[in-house]
Amino acid sequence: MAAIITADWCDRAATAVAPDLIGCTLVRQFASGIIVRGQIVETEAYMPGDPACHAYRGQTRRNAAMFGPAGVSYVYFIYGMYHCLNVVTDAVGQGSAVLIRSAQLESIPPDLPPKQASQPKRIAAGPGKLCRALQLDRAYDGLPLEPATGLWLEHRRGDPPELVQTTRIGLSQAQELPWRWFLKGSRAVSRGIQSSR
DNA sequence: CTGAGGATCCTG
DNA sequence: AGGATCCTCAGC
Repeated sequence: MAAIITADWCDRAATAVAPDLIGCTLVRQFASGIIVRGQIVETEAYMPGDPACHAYRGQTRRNAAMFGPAGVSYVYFIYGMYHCLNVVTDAVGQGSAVLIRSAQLESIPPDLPPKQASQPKRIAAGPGKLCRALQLDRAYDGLPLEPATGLWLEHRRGDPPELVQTTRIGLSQAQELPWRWFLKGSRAVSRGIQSSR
């Protein structure tokens, strides 16, 4: 069984954590006890001073977790429909996090919406789809990433994977910053194998 | 209290 | 290309 990722490992700049998280495992234990694992294949970094970062205009109720200690979840609600999962990074007071955009699940999670049955590899291909598949909502905002909360991370084993670094997706500001990483050749990346928008 | 916008996703 | 859908925050 792989080693669990600790808070101090996340206590670095988001741009350092984001590529290191590729190939690591996101683990979700549902209330029923069922455990689903997924290999993280796509991440984005959001930094202090970054206009696209939710923390850019200071702390609010919504983004409070980003200013807290590293190794905690930040889950937000977007477009009236989707939730997105982040790992909070860096020191207390630094509003920064890594968005988990896609994971390749090792098993089919329970209670999937009927529509999502098609491609197993793509069940969590995209930040909104990932949270829907793993049943994560704002109740999971601000929780330490550890087994007791039903959501945690495990280190990868073996050699570092081959990464592609490119620009982030879906932004109206700071679109030029190359702070998105994905696993080279992965078919579980959001929007197929696209690079940017 | 009001309104504008958003780190998405699916359909046509 | 456009629509669904609603929370959040800034502004009045």
